[in-house]
Amino acid sequence: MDKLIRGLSRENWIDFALQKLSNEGIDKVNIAALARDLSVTKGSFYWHFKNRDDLLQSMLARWEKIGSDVVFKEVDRIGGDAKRRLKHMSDIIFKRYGEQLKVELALRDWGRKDPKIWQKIAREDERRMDYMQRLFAEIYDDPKVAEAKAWLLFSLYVGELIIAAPKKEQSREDLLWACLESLFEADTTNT
Amino acid sequence: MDKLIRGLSRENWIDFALQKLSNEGIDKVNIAALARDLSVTKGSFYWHFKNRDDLLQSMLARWEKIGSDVVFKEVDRIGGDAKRRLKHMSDIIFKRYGEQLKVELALRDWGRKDPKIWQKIAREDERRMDYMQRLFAEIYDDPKVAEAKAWLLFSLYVGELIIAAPKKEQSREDLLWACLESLFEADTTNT
DNA sequence: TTACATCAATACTCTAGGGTATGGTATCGG
DNA sequence: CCGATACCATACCCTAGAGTATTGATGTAA
Repeated sequence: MDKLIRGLSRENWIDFALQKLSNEGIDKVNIAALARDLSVTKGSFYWHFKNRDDLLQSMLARWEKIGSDVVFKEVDRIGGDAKRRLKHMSDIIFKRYGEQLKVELALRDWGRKDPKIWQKIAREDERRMDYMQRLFAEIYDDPKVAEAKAWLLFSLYVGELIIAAPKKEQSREDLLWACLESLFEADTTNT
Repeated sequence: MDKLIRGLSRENWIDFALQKLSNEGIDKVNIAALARDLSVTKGSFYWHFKNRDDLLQSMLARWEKIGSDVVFKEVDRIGGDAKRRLKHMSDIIFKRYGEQLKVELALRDWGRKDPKIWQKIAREDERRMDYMQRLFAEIYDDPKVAEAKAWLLFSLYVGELIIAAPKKEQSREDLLWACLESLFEADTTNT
């Protein structure tokens, strides 16, 4: 009744492909290379997947399934007030800079050419925005301000990967810290 | 003594390639497609360029040459205090969302696999950061705070392209506005 | 042990796209 | 008018990588 363990499973392929995506980028996620690194041939791949797009879709689905809940759970577990939790969350995000975040970029790059994909990513992003906005709402009464703060924080996460400029006045960690502080020290007025 | 005008020039190719990059993405920047759309054959391309990488390098050089000065000049031309100029700058940046910004992403995607390229982009980003930081320095005495603000603003520009989440509380323009306001209403203390 | 299902190897095809080699034609200085 | 140069067409080659077809081995169920 149990799933067989001999050979590779579809899930094995997806996991490995995601891992490769985060390490070497999307162009290294090709059937031949994956098969070689898994010590099998393409014949195996096409047993488990219809085609390459099938794999990519599955990777996206896996990404959706895992989602950001692990981060949220971890943040909630530690607890504390909103400010503390947001800082803790940022800490988690930036710690895993380079592994998970490359997947994010690749997915978005993919989504930019495919509205269907973009839509799925949007749903996930919305969950993230909701979570952050909810936390900021504990600090700022105006939901519009809370949304703006959440958006800024989200942008900050993204900027780390995109902006190439070196930091001058302070180190990367210090700069992040200063940016975070900057998000907390505004008042609640708007316009 | 003048340059000939018959046929295409190297610059024509670069311009067209950049234009295509912003419209259809990097994978549409291939020799065959470019030649077809320019109503010539690959023979023409390989007259002007050594290879595809030569073209890409030239596009990057062109990007560097044009730089952000046009934006800075325009912002300085309007003038006003730092806050007003930063807002005006943001207005310019977001207005051209979708045309120029796709080039930015493609370049950075390229740079992520090539440190040499990343370095060039970093220099340009540094100029941008300097400009913004200088403006923020007119508002915040602490240079670390000014740097953080500049970084946040830069991230905000980037986030627009990367984040897929739909805006809920307010429209895109309103959200941007709120984010900007949020950057101006903090105090000057840090830590 | 028969029969089916699972997983993978082998050996192909096909296409897109980069790149080369060479020859042709228009234009310009002398 | 004549060579030289600039520009481009034509006709190729080559490789990477997606995809298919067939066969084989091994496990599981009856």
